[in-house]
Amino acid sequence: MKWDDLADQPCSIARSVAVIGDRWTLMILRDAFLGVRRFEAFQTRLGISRTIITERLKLLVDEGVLAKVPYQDRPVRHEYRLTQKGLDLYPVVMAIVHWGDQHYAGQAGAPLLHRHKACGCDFAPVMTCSECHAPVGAREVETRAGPGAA
Amino acid sequence: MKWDDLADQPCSIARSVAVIGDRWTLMILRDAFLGVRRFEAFQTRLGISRTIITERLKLLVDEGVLAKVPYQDRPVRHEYRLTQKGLDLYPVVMAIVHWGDQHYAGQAGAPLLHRHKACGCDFAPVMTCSECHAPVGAREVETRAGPGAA
DNA sequence: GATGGTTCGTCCAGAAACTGAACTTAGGTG
DNA sequence: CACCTAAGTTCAGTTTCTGGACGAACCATC
Repeated sequence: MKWDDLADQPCSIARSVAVIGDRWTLMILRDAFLGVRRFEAFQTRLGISRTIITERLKLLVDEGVLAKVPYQDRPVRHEYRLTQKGLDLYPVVMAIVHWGDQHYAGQAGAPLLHRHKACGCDFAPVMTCSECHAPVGAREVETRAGPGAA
Repeated sequence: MKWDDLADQPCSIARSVAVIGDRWTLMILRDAFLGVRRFEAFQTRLGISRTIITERLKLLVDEGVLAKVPYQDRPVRHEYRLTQKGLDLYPVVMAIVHWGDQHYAGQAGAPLLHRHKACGCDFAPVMTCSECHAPVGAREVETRAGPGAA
């Protein structure tokens, strides 16, 4: 299997991973959620090749995760903003952050804190069931083929 | 920045991405959550180079995400099982699945359904606040530096 | 005891991806 | 005019990934 074949698999993970499943794309998304919007800012913060920034931003724009919008004319300059589809990735990003906090935070603690504006508390993301609203763990779920299976 | 430098960043995303942020690693984890345990099974299901399977499984074992346990002697054969640290990745995997279901499922619907044993319903994962238990969206969160910041 | 099968790898040459550094474009500043 | 910014593009050299062959250790069958 090649990278490009992933998008054609009858699997939501494969199709998502085809878009976001690469080191730099995930780092770009992290920065996007932290408010970074400009090419130069992504490049400076990540310290990676401009080629890769160009390529990954283009992929994310093509997939509708980011939108490229001009913020000035003469010369025209663009910034990259998360679309709704991009914002929908927030649970993915937070789940990754939380796993890192759990298993890779030093004794100093988490590098970032997240405050839920509605209740005012620093929080951790908890995955719950959309039907009964209880927290869900890996062993409490049965997986089976759905209507979109091969 | 090089790939190996990611693990040293004061950022839980970077540290997690250093372990799981690569296409094939995420696909291996998907299969692991679906019950796949053996080298040959991973290789056959993914159809990728055996070299990569070897390398990724080794990384995941070194990181404590998978455990390599013998299931027979003469000849000794191992299988790869999710550890607790690996099971802790379930919210990450489910968040990715859900995003794929939302944005890449065809008209046929989701390729896989997930039933919550406790309530018996097929469900979607919902990210909620650990403190007030309400669902949380990207715009309802303020992020700031924590104790483990650089 | 020779042949073939299973499982879990290793090795290698060629292809693809990534890197750093220089260059381009289109304008703005002093 | 010389220098600066933002957003890329181009390119040679390096690293990583790929498919396919090969190896090791055992089992089954004839």
